[in-house]
Amino acid sequence: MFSKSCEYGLRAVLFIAQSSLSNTKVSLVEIAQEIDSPSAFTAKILQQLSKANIIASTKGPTGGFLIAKENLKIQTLADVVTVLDGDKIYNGCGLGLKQCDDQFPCPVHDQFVKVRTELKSMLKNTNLYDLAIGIDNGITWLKRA
Amino acid sequence: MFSKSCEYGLRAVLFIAQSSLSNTKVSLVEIAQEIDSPSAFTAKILQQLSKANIIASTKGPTGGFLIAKENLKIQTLADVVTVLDGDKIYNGCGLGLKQCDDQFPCPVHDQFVKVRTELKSMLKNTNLYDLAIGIDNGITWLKRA
DNA sequence: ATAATAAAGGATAAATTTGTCCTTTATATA
DNA sequence: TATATAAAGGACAAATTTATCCTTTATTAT
Repeated sequence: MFSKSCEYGLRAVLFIAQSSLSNTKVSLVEIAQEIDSPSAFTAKILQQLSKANIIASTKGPTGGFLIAKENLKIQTLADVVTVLDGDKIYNGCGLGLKQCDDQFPCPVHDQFVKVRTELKSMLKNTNLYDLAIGIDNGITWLKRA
Repeated sequence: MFSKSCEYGLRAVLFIAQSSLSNTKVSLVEIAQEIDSPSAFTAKILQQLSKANIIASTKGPTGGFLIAKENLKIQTLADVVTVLDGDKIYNGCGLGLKQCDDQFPCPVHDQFVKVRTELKSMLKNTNLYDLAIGIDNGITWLKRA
């Protein structure tokens, strides 16, 4: 469904989000450990997310990654996915046709539009705050207990 | 969403399905041309589909690919996808966690289960016959007009 | 039987994605 | 101001996916 980069990115963002609930920055090393991802590769992903202002980063001692509280409820899964995987998953044709729209639909166009619309709205309606709360409450998990 | 192999495979199967409506075999060359795919690569994919009995192939002059009429209404998109991309898209965790189930759900587990269940049922309920008819009637397209 | 045709299969190459290593830049604190 | 810390960034390597080429096998028709 998503690329590996995107999966790592989503996990990292959620971990940062959880930590941000208590205004605590987390370092790359902590993140990679906590979400079980290769750290150097994760660093690249965090750079992208930082440039896209999904997360904030600060260098030096006491530095790390954080998501501003006021953004936690605003940012959604869709924002993260768009940065890391683009919009192909929303708009691309399920069969990979370059030209596929309502006027010249591919054989599975209608079916895919329906499913993808639902995926899109799910991602757009799921904000980081709610997910972070779920982790914090021990209802959901980023890593096996 | 799907791998390139799977996209080509789906397109190829639909083209073969359309041709099979009139019991006409099609060759690799025709297929690759009609669905705009690299032919040698498409050949590999057709081999997989043939081994999985999604399509039938015959060698030699007058040979080619065909889907038995009685199978057109039985075979679904899900059958093709499963052969080429496996079941990760149905069962894999959206965040790529190895362990993610109802007992230890990832933060987006519920949301993903819902979307993927819909995707799964869509793929399972969409048979090759209906799609082939759509192409044949000029309602849908595998290639721009 | 022979030649021609078309899929099957093996080996290999290109492209992309995933992953690592090392240096540079920014910043806090002693 | 010097040192230590942590992210940013560049160069490169491994792995996977996508793609090509060439030979072999099966089958039809001459």
